[in-house]
Amino acid sequence: MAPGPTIRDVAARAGTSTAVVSYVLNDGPRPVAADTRARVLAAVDELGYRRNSQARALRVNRTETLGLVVPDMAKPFFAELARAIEDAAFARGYRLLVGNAHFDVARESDQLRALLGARVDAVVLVPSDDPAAAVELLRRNRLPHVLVHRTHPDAPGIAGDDTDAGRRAVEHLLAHGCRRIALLGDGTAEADDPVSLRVRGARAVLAAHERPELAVSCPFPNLRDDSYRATLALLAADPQIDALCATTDEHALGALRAATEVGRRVGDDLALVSIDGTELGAYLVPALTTLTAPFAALGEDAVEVVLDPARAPAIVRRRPFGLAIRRSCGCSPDRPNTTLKA
Amino acid sequence: MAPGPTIRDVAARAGTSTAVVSYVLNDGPRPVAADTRARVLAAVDELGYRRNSQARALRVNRTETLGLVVPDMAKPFFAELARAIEDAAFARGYRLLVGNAHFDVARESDQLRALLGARVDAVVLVPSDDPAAAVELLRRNRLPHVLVHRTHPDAPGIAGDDTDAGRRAVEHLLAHGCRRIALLGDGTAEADDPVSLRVRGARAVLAAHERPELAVSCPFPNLRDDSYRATLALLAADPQIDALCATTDEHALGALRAATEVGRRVGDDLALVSIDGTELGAYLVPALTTLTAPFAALGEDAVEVVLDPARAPAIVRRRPFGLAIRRSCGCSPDRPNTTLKA
DNA sequence: TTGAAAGCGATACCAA
DNA sequence: TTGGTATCGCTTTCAA
Repeated sequence: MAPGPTIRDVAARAGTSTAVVSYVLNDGPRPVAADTRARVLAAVDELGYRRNSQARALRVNRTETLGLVVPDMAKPFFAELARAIEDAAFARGYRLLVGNAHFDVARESDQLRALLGARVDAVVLVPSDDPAAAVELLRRNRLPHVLVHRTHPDAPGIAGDDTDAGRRAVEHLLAHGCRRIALLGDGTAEADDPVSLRVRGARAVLAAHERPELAVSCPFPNLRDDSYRATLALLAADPQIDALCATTDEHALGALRAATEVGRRVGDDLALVSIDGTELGAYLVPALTTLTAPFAALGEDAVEVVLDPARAPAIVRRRPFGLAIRRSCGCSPDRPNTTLKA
Repeated sequence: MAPGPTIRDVAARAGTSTAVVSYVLNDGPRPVAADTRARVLAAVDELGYRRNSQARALRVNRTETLGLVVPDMAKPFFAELARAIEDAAFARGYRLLVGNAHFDVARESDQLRALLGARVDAVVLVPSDDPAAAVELLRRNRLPHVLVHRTHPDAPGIAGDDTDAGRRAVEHLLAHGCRRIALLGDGTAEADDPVSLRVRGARAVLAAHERPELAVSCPFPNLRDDSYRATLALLAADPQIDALCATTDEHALGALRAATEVGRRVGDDLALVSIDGTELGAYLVPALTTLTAPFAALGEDAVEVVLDPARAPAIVRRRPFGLAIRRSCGCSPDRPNTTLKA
């Protein structure tokens, strides 16, 4: 790093003091005469001055930097979420320090400690698993934070309305006239992770319609493989199944592959609806009908909440999902939302 | 942010001076007696002291932070590259400030300026387009940097051996006995962007074998859509085509969709080989045969080079791609690498 | 082996 | 409206 000009150099060149330069640079806290301000600005320009953010951070005790920890930024869902968060942070002039937890809570804590060391102003955490330890760490260190996607009762959280998404996924399948719907996802009755919520929503609708349900367990993190194998087994055991509800796009990927391999034509003699809404879905064959997470809104909410701890007592917003109707459910341009072929 | 204990508090508690505490914390530059060191460490522990990295950065003029700018961190290829870079940075104790350029060079410059303001120690740039302006900006500001994936003569660069990848993709197709191979990708003869290099490699092999080639232009950034439409047109215009060489996995996605829609069975009566090697490929139907970029090595090289500007005069390493043989090329467990059905 | 103190660059109080 | 200066927390020189 070149040393670069300092505020003193600017002051000297503008024939004034560092205090005044600071006033100009920060629009306060004292007023500055128009011509003085002009000279300062000119000096800044001529010198190519850029203020030292470390020095400023030391002084004002704010870094204008946010930390983000995600389970795996290479997985489409988290990648799209991370992009939305970066967009929101950038729009507000904040920088983003990103760390990968590799779906490992120990690594997640390491990343949080690194952020603590970096003295970020706040942390956006997309938990890899149970966030209890992470929340405890953040609270103990009084570091403002918000959880995204997977939440926790002791921390402000932002998430999509997963239960509703699960509900709507099954409803869409029922509207197609599907009679035997298998659920792909590992949900427990008490847990409040996104997949469990989606499973609960889906089950509620199935129960209300007195439809048989075949829930299949697909534990993280090898979703695609697990879902692939589970679907294979499922279809072999019960040929009557005419619809699949995947609780994530990753599950859908595995299901699509399995179904195709055993000769089922997805979107034709087997309906598939997924939840997540990653960009990917639009380009699969057949294109995935999926409940789309409100990525942009989640990113904006997360950044907004975390930057204003005052208004983040324990909010958990539940933004609604969108619905991208494509081919995998049996809908088609000419035959929208009708019963599948037998 | 809680103010937290400072080095003075630690010194006071350990009954010594801040200088000694610093010596202990940094293992130097002066030696410290064993018992003094123990007292300091104990104090650090009891107080839960964490050093202020801004103050340190101000003093030593290093932030232990790297900047990373990518075209779009939600696109699988860049997401996997970013993950590899984060892994490498984390392993060396560096933090990573990540910025998205949205495939826009103006935004890319904004991001670089933000990193300049953050006074990162160095920048890893995955250029969105021609990196000339970015390189100029980085050089002018004397900020150590390395370009990844897409390189530039005036800057150190790290990339996979794209030309070789293009070559091998076509060679694999030829080994399958394919006779009419269409190339999906927008390459110009002079450009040195990855896609152009891949196209050149592919063309060289085709030329050497005196095979007709049908190169198709698919400009960024709507690769999937462009590739989809191009493939549709291509297949309609020339039914003889028995193989597709996609220059990126994104191109492959569009091609797969188009081919399937017009009734071609990829991996069966139409071979497809791609280049990139994103995780995605393994889960498509059929699974994608693809030249795999050496993500981990690229990430490590990039971080290594950028942290040691001394040994980065103008290196452009060209790491070899791997080859993931799956189904889309016509290979199969029982029928590896044989001629496709007619 | 230890410690007093200078200083990194910016902010903002207090006095002018 | 302006400017001198103490201060943020840490590193490191210099003297002891």
